[in-house]
This record gives sequence, structure tokens and C-alpha cells, in this order.
Amino acid sequence: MSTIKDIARHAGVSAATVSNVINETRYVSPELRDRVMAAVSELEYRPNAVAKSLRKKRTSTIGLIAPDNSNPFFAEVAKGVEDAGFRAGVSVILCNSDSSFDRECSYLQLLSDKQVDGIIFIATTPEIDHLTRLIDPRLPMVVFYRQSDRLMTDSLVVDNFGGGYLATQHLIELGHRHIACVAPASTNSPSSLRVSGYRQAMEDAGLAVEDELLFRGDNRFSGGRDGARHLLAGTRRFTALFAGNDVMAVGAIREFRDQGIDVPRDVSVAGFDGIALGEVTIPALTTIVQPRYDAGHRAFGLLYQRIEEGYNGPPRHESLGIELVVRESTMPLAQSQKESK
Amino acid sequence: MSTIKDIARHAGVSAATVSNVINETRYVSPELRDRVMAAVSELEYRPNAVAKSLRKKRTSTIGLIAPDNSNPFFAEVAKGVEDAGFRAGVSVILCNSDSSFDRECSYLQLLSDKQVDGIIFIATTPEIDHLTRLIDPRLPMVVFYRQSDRLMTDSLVVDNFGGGYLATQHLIELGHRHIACVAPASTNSPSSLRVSGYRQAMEDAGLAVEDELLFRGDNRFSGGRDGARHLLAGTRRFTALFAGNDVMAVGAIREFRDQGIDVPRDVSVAGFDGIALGEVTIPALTTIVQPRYDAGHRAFGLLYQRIEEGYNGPPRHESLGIELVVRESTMPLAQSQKESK
DNA sequence: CTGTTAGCGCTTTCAA
DNA sequence: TTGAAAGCGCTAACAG
Repeated sequence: MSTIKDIARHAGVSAATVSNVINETRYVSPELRDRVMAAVSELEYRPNAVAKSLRKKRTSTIGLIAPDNSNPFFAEVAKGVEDAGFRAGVSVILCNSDSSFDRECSYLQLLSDKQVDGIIFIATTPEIDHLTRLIDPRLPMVVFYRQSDRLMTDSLVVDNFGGGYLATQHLIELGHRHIACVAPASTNSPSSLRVSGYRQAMEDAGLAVEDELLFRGDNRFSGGRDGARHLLAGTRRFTALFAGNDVMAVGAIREFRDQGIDVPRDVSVAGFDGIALGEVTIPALTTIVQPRYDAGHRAFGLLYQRIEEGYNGPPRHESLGIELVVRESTMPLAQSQKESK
Repeated sequence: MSTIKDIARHAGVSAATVSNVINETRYVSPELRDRVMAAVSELEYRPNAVAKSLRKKRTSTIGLIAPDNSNPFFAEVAKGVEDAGFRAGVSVILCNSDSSFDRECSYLQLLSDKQVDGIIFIATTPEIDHLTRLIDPRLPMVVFYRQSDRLMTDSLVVDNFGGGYLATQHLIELGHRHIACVAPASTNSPSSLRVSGYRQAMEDAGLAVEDELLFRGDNRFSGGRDGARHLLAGTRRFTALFAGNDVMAVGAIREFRDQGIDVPRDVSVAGFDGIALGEVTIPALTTIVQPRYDAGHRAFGLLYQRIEEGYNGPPRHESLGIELVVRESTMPLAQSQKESK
């Protein structure tokens, strides 16, 4: 691998000149420019990005910390980030936290040590203030779902409470009275806010939230299955289910089916997230759609403004729009159900 | 941010000594060690990984190039890579090629410029020999699904042909005679080998492969839908479908349903990949399961042996086991179907 | 046992 | 309009 010095020697110019023609950073006479270019292609020179980073204190790399890239929701967000990054010439380091506080810490440190230009952080632990204290506060960071006044980071939030409310309200309007809920076990704000929205909608409609109908599991297909199994094993009847996210909704629907319960005929199920998968499952999922790909894009944009465009103002808190999309997994409470339960 | 020199000064030792205590790279007397440690924690010193990389010619970073991280199959492989990397202290740069040759090139260059220690490449373009010529052949690389003698890279392959054969044979054994096929449009070897396996199984059973029953679309839910729509619009009857991958299978099942065709009653569908999703769809997917997470792990392992463990031998070509898992989306050809078609 | 020195490959003053 | 020189923060000879 040839270095800038090899090119300089080969072209009979100084290293500075080589650098200047490559980066178009100051005028270089046509003759020299040509000689440099020739040397560059002859020796197949490629600038060493590590050296450049050390010198410029800029790596053109950001980190993306998310719980689990194999969950379609995070995968779709990640794709938005990667895509925006690619266009802007910045690469993204993929970090799965596995919803573990320790792993979040490790990655935060690692990224900071690697001198990334910024971090996109989909946090799952509540102690986020502690986390950010781990790293230089000047390191640009955009956090999903958390907004803290003590935190000087930008954030991208979604109205989780409103979404939970909306989904539950939809179920209530369909005539359901006994509505169960499954949500991620983590006490992280996104899912608990969704559950709060569920509670509020129930309360506003004068319906009781029965503890037995509230299940917390892990944020995967299996979590949804566990929830459904648990609910079915309980003594309380229900005709509808609000799942804290689509993946759990799909898992729950499957478990219902395995136990002879049809969705939506016997139980209506509403999810949250709007992952692509929800459009093709049978039944297609009624859910609160949030823009995943676009969220990734916007998160990157926020970061980029600080990294490249010199924005240095106060933290910004943008919010993502959500929308109730009614598909096949919910339906009006049937007369037969009303009578039997 | 303090540097190693700050620590050295603060502890009254040389930079070399600081480096040596931090990296435990040679014996340092307890006194000095303590002083260094004290300075490190007082100044909250963190070594700059970029500087270290420049010096050591090692970045502890690898690149992962895959078509699309939001496709569950690649997502699950990526997770395996990331997880193995995390444990070994190497970070992974996420690169979506979007199945575009240009983008594969860009990323290969980028990664190489960034001095990554290795690349895991899930290639989708046939011109892979050209691609690898873009970068230093000494850069460790493990390629998925391609095995080229001209290529000096390690590879991880799966018996795509055998899998396609197996899935089709399963359909044939169920009594199906008119078996359609949808597969990714790319002429990349994985999917075309799967289709070849399908063809061979048909031929071995004395069945005709009808061109009209072969559809190529994109490797997403929508590709599967397109395939189903196309097949249904055609004049040829079919009672079963082999989909080149699970995502297309799920899309196809959904489209069938939208057009009043029930799977598996009216049409049996078999997929390929074994993504987690296939266990929870309704109907659950009959498919050729390949180890996704484990594949990522193993790919990383191969790379790591070259990066860290000094392996410098000839290219290795490992293969991943596959398995036919029969679930709900396939069933014996019903008498009624036999008569009507 | 530890410190000095050189240098990884690049960019950026500064000087000409 | 260009070159020389310094230096980003670290590690690895080499000396002592």
C-alpha cells in the first residue's frame, strides 16, 4: 500500500501538494495536478482514513446503539440510519445492547474511544443520565424516546402514550370491554408509556384495568406467545388485546391460534410500531404505525447538523407522527362474544 | 480529553510506561503502576483508539456487507456477527449494498480505506471476482454463498441446490404435480441454485417445469406478492409453490389470501431460510432452515482466525447445514384439488 | 526496570 | 503557487 509520500516522490512534488489535489483544498497548477493524478492512479493510491481521522479529529463514523437489530422495528430504523449515512459518506457501527445496561455502557465507551463523530442511541434502560455521564458531553448524540432536561442531547420522541391510548380507544369503540395488554418487561419509558395510554383510555371509558390482564414479557415473538399463554391460563375473560409492539402482537396471535382462539373472531389484537411484516401477516395487523425508516433518517439528520453543519445550539426534541392503521386483526365485538363473556 | 502525555506528566513517568501499564505489555514496578493508575482515573483518561490503530495497523473493526439489514434473514446473520464481534472486542460497520453493484464497490473501497481488519461479504452480484480486485487481496474476507477458485477468500456456503431440491421433493411427495416457483430476480448464485434444485427435483420426478410457473421478483414481501399475483393471473394451474426465500413465501401467502386462495388448502407453499418469523405466521411456514445466527458467528470466527490468531493458510470453504422443517403451509394434495385441476 | 526516540500517514500552518 | 516542518496520540525499538 502506497502512502502520500510515495505519491509525492513519484510525482516530484511535496506531500502537501498531493494532499491538496486529492482534497481540492487549494489551487494547484494543472501540471502538478496532472502529475499527482497520474501517480495516484499508477500506484493505485488510496488515502488512509485512519491517519486522516487522527489528524482531522473526525472519523466520519457514527455509532448506532439499539436493543436488537433482528427485531424488525429496530432493523428498519437502522436501515434508515445506514442509508442516510451512506449518502453523507459516514459509516455506522452496529451495536446491539440486548437491553443490557452493561452492554450499553460498554458500547458507549467503545464508540467514544473510537472517536466516532456521533451516536444514535435507542436506550432501554432507565438510567440514561448515568450513561451519558460516561462520555464527553460534547459528543453529539441523539436519543430515541427519552427526553431529559438534564440531558443535553437531541432526541426523537414518539407519542407512546397517545399511541397506546389510540389503540385502546379503537378497541373500546369496537365494543370491547375486557381488554388485555402485553408489553415488554423492561421498565423503559416507551413501553410503559404505551401501557399508561392503555390505562388511561380504559379509565376514560369507565372500564377497569384488571391486573391479571396485564402481562409483561420480552420484546420478541416469544414474549407475545408467553403473554397469550398466560392470559389464556388466567381466570379473567377478555375479548381484545393491546400489544405493546407488533412483534409481540404477532407472537400472541400465533399462540391464540395454537390454542384454538381465532383472531379477530374470538379476540381482537392491536399492535404498535407498524413494521412491514404487519401488512402481510394473516390476519394483517391493526397497529399504531410510526415512521421507522424515516425516524432513522431524521436521527441521522439531527446528528449531521451538529457534526458537519456546525449547529451548536440547544438540544432539539423532535417528535414522530403516529397513525392508527386498522387492518384485519381487530373487529367489532360479536354478539355471541358479548353474551358468552 | 487528556492524552497519554498528560498522564505521563501527571504521574511523573514516561509515556511508554503509561502505555505499558495500560496494556500490561511489560513489567512495571508497583509504585509506578499505582501512580499511573491514579493519574488515569483522576484525569479520566481513555486511550484514543484512532491513534492506536494508526500505530498498530489494526482497527479492531470489521465490515459487514449485506443486501439489506431489514430483511430478517440478513438481520439474523448480522446479529450473529455483531454478537461474536462484541465478545472479541471488535466492532462491525453495517453496510447495506441494496443488491447494487455500485454500492458494493463503494463499501468495499470505504472499508478498505478505513483499514478494517476484515470483511464479511454477503454478495449479490455475480461479478465478485471483479469486486475483490478492488481491494488488497491480503485483507481477510469471508464471502457468503460464493466459492471461487480464483478467489483467495474464505467462504461459508449452504447447499442451496440441495435445499431447493429437498423443498420441491417434499411438495412432490405430498402429491403435487404442478409446482410453481418464485425467486429473487438477481442472478446471484444462491437463489438461482435454489431454483436449479427445484428444476432437478421436478425433472427427477418426471414433472415438467413450466416457464409460466416460474417468477422472479425482488427479495421482499412485495416480491412474493408480485409472484403470487402473476401466477394467479396466468393460465397455468398449480397446487404448490416453492419460494426462493421465506420473505417471498410470506408475501405470496398473503397475496393468495387476498385473492381468496387458502394456504395450504388450495396451494401449498414452501420457503427457504428458516427465519424466526416463519414459526409464527399463520400458517406457519414449511421451509428449509439454515442456521442464520450461527452462520454470522462462524463467519466471524473464520475472520478472527486470520486477524488475531495468525492463521494464514489457504482459503477455507465451510458449509452450513440445512434442514427441511415441515410446518403448516404445506399439505397433501387434496382429492378435490386433484380432480379439479 | 524505565525512558528516549522515531514514526504510523495524514493535514495544516508558516514561510518562501 | 508550492514546500518544509510540525504534530494528531499512540506503540515499539533501542538504550541504558
